Amino acid sequence: MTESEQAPRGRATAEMVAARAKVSRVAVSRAFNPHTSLKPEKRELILKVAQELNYTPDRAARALVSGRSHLVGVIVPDVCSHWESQEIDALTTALQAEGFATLLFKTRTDYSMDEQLLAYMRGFNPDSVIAFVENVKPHTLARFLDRAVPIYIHYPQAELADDAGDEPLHDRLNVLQRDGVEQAVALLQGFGAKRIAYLSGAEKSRANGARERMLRQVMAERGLAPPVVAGGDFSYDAAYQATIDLFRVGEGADAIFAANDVGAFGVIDALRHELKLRVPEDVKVIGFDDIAQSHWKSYNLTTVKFDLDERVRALVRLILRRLTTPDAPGFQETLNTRLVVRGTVG
Amino acid sequence: MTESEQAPRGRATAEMVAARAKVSRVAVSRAFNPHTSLKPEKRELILKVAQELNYTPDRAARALVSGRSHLVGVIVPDVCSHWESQEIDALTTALQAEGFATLLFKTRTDYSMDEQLLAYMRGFNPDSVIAFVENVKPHTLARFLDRAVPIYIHYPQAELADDAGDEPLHDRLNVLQRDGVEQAVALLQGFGAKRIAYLSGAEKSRANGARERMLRQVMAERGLAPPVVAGGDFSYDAAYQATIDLFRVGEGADAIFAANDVGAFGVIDALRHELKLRVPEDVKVIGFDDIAQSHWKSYNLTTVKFDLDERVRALVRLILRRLTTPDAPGFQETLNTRLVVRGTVG
DNA sequence: TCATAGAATGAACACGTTTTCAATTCTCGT
DNA sequence: ACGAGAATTGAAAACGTGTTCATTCTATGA
Repeated sequence: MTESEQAPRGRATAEMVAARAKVSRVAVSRAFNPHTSLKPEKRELILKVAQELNYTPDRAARALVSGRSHLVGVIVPDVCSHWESQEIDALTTALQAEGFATLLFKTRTDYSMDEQLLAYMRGFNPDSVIAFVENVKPHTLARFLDRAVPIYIHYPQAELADDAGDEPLHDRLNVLQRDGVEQAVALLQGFGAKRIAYLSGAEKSRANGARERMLRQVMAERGLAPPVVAGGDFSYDAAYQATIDLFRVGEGADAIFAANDVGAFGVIDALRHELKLRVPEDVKVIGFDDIAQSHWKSYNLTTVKFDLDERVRALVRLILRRLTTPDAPGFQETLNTRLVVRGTVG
Repeated sequence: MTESEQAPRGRATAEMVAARAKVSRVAVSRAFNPHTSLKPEKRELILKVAQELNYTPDRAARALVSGRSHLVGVIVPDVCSHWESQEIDALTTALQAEGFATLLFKTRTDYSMDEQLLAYMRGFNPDSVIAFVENVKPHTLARFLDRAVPIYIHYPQAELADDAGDEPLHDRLNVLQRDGVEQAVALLQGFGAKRIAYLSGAEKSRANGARERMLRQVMAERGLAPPVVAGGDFSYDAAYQATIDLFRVGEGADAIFAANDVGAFGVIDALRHELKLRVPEDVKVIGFDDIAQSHWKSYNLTTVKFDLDERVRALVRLILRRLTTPDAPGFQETLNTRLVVRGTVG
């Protein structure tokens, strides 16, 4: 009966394609799923008809029965923060290539836990969740997201070469910061820096905590006095003000290690434009991330680099492996850092 | 039978909540939908039990029957481009408050049409689509997205005060650039600029075309010679190189109007660090967007501003109105621009 | 007390797909 | 030509929800 009323309104459905191609509705479903048995010429015909009718399987219906939404939730406190936006960009590209889509959610900028958001997000049924919400224990996340598998971004305390933390309970990405920080401190020490300050990121961020901890450790090993800490929150403006305070109220420094590149930009601008100090002659500056802006001539920042592509590839690997083998024990990937030398130390 | 096997694995379902609260499954559905008739104390009980079981209605199932996915597709060529990332950030926040989620897709950076992506996106059933893909006619978009309603970002040719383009066929956001450009050219002219160059954005971008067109028009009206055009693509690096070419190969300029702020940063850095020219003394620079970075001290850019919050509010209004009244004729919102004066003209 | 309207309730259906399972057809070696 | 195993096929069940509709309950007024 639906033969004549060739509905031009609304989506085409598998039933319509089946009717037009004179096959069963099930055959249409199979045509769109590889690894199912269907005579090749039949599949070809169906796909042709589908294209004519502008048909694509409805992912909501598909998700309902298969339990796979092909959505990956990404929680970010601040999309326009440079590192985050670059990671979202690369991640979206990679996920798209694998047939997934990025579902974006914003949480509080202070990096605190946001239960309400997790419950909200759960309703959308993501297959996996990458939590930039940093101070959340993975099992808390798992409790809130029952079906979706969270990926935990882990900063090992002791960064031994083979620090697997053996048998992690959850999938995680280990970020090792020692190499980059060691190279950075060595460079500063080589240029005679004595009083090194740390310009922190958001207090509750685990990344920030790990960076400060590693800096202290490396400086102690090299016989340097502990760093003075100036309180930032990963933003340009906070870094700008904190730097001014460090020199006007505090005792200053001859080198500043910032928790992220954007913060380093604030430090540099405060030094040059407000305090009339020269970078790197009077004060040396090192950042963290190596975002795209760091090579811009006005900053030309020496910084500790994550390889973004490598990081994204690792995340995608974790997601795919978990979906392929849902009951496997925790997977983990490890990411290293290294120093990129530019013009703010010298 | 499912009473005893209190499945701790997988999502809680409405059936489980109903069983535990000794009510029917329909009552659970009603408890989560306002405007349905249900005894208050019963609703309260159900919501309490639901919270205990960590239950949220499955949006895939809900979408299947109601035809509303509560997903808004956003197509971007480049997430980490500053303007885009700030818009995505604000939009996600606003949509989240209205019960929607942002579905992110990346397309080609040259702003060309991407049919494959549209078909891919359609599978996810977005309720609405905001197309940053700029050279796509709205009816083409509509054909590919049957159910989702696209929002067209429109740059009216003649920017009369009431240029509604009366009765648009599709929902659209009109962006008026005349006011900002007029103020910018007036400022440049006031400082005696004679040879104004335009550093373009991506060739296929409609925003870029509209900006160049408006600049030509305003300059002609004020008796200025047409601008020299330097070819960029909205990126820092392209702007940097194009500026060098403009002075080394071409005839230079005493003022440069960039198609976007990031491009203006490239212009400024090329002028200062490569060409050893002073900004604003030797060459004046104006940008477009007023992104957060524009007030950073190293650039301190004079620029034509969109009000981002206003823009996002307008977009959300368009989305909500269309979903409330699906068969209404095309809605439209209008957005104006104005100049923000900082330190790169003077 | 009774009639009546309105609120509250639950059974059944619908949404568009994948998956299961049994039935049918095909392929190939003897 | 025949049988066995593999490939192909379609009917029916399932996924978790919102909606319709007929029924039951409650409160109000005469």
